[in-house]
Amino acid sequence: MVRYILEIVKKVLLNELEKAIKKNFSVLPRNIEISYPKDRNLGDIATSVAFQLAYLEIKNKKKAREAVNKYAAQITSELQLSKIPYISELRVVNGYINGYLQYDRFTRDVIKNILELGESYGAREKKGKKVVIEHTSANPIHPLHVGTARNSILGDSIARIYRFIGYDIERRFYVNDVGKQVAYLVYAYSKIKDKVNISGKPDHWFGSLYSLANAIIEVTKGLITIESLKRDLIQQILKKRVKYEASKNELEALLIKLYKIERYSAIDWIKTLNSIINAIKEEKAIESIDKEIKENITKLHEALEITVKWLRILSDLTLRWPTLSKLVLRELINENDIERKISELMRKYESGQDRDVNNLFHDVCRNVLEGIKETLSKVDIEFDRFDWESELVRSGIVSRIINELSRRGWVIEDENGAKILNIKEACKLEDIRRIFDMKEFKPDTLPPNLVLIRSDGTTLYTTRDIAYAVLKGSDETVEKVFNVIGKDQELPQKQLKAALYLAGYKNIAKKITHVSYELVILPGEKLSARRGRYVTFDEIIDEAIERALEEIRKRRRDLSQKEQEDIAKAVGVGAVKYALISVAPEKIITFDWARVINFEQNSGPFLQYSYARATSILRKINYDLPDPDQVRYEVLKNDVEKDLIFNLARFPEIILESSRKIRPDIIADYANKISILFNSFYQRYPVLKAETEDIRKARLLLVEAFRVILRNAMNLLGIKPIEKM
RNA sequence: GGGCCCGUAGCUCAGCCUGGAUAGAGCGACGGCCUUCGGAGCCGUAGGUCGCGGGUUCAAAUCCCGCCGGGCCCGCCA
Repeated sequence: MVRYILEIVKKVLLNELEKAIKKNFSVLPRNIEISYPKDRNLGDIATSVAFQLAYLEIKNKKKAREAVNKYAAQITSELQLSKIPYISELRVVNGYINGYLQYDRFTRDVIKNILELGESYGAREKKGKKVVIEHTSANPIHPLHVGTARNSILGDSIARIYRFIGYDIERRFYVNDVGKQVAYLVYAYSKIKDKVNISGKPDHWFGSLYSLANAIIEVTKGLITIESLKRDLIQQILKKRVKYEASKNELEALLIKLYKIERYSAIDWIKTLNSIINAIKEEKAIESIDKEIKENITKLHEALEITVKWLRILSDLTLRWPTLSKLVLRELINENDIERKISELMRKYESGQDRDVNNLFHDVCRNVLEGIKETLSKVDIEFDRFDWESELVRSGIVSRIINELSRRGWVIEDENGAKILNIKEACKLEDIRRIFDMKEFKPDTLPPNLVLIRSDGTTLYTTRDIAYAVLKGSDETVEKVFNVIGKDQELPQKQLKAALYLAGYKNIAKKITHVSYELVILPGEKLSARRGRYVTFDEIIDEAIERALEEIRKRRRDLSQKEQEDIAKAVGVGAVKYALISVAPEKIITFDWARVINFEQNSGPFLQYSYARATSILRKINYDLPDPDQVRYEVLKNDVEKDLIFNLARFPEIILESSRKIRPDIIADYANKISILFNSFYQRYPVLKAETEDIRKARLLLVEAFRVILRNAMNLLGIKPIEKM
């Protein structure tokens, strides 16, 4: 077991405190707190145990308060300083017991420890256990955007952290090639593929096609609904012979107009539909109108509004991609029965029987996936495997689990033949309630049931994900499975866990953690690939690199073009990664360019800059460092130096905290903090031209120790340490 | 209607899990620092009823309850 110095200090101090208290007092406070005072003058390490003890021992509060100092002193006098390593003095202040580090020895051992262990400083021993991290898993129908980017960066960093603390890791990308959304795209592509070439980056091209297809299909669906509602309404109006002749006629006239809509012009659609909406609004205001008619008018009104919304989106998209949209509109707009055809397509692909359909789906998804991989490689994010959903379905695991659930009586069938997991009933079990954070069975607040199989026999995303969970977690060496998925999918993730329990995979369910993060939103509206409303990850990376390049050109004319570009790449990517990872996952990020291309303090480039500065000192001496055994560490006695050393010593516990909480932002925050300290040190104290040779040697080693720690921290964040910038 | 999350300085956020000393950063504002190793930097000033109200406690930004404001989810989409 690797032990780090600060951890030893804390552990021994805790033991000694307990011993001292047991010896003198009848009670032992639980959870004795060891903290680090904010003010260095108050000491390096502290405990408030005397407060706890006094109030436990003395009933009278006032007397207890008065006794705190006495208790603290009593405990302190009982502690044997010689037994606590690195602590040179204990003082009682305001009831606290404050310990002062013996900085010469502490510094020596910390620095030697860091230099010796190097890149494994802060790491833990191999556990021989595996952690599976599923992240990104973006639908293979559009490019990665700023939202999925947060997922990728977070997931990748978590993988790095868990590898660092001794786990074998397996990073998995779930390729969602089954499902309605993919079918939409494939359907659209099948209609136009002979008439067009894929141009540009394939994920971008297909992403555009997907948004267009989706909008057209939504509009078509809306129009069909409107048609039928309209027919009903006209009949009703005629049958009831409403007395408001004028308005009736006006309404009819408007409704009839629908038949005459110029089908290729979105603008006309919007105009006409808007005028109908307005007319209907007026109709609604007429009180004496028949109730049934009123209801139908309301329905029509809603359908119209939704359709108009999609039309607006479609018209926006048309402006963005005029050529492609012309083609797609022509091919798709006259199709009827689209829903049925898409359903058919899905069914065929799930079964895997139809070769042409298989090829079509594969063709589309592989293309998009290539684009996604290219984006990810720009930011150094890799996967160990890509799991195709279609293969999962065809492997039979999905149906096996459903059979298992049925056999155990958890599946009910509705009137249309859909198969539904009876979660409400299952909530009578305590295990299931625990998943949904329910203390007791309350019939009115039960979580919703989960449809496992559609009435047409196809599966749903969550159903397939249940099977995937079994695949990820069944290996005995797998200790944890992290699903890095947005907060908006909290419910399906819980349902999935419940399904695993109910199907008899309790042990797998226990391994699964939903690593939840909040979404990235654009100022104004939520990102949506379906609506074509997104900023692509590629755009962001390219822009950030561009900006970094401008900065470098201003500052480093001495470097070659190639060097400048390499640095710009690292800096731009570092800026983007830091921006998306430095915020706690449960916080919504509002996308804004200033955040992403921040090169000042509290940014990726600031870490890189600090690293480069430290490196440039050592470069000047050809990295020829003094022998750590021949250095007098006690000369590092300035506050900033001590602060830096102390914080470097904290690195291992920071890593543990970050991994326990699954929060890389803690490491980002830490890296920023030690960089601030280093820059402060750098500004104030010369290293190469230090006052004496002893100081010079000691500072050189401090700089190197800082580099090791910062490099380790940056590697965990996936931000490249660079030696020049 | 039910469930989850967020609310801390003008803005963006740490700190809350595990209660403890004058609540911390960055950006922005204002004022300084280039004859010393890289100014993407450093030093300083101003700026806070920790959303509101109760409760628990010697002690509450932190724990509990209620409310207010914002977001998300409750689909035979993913």
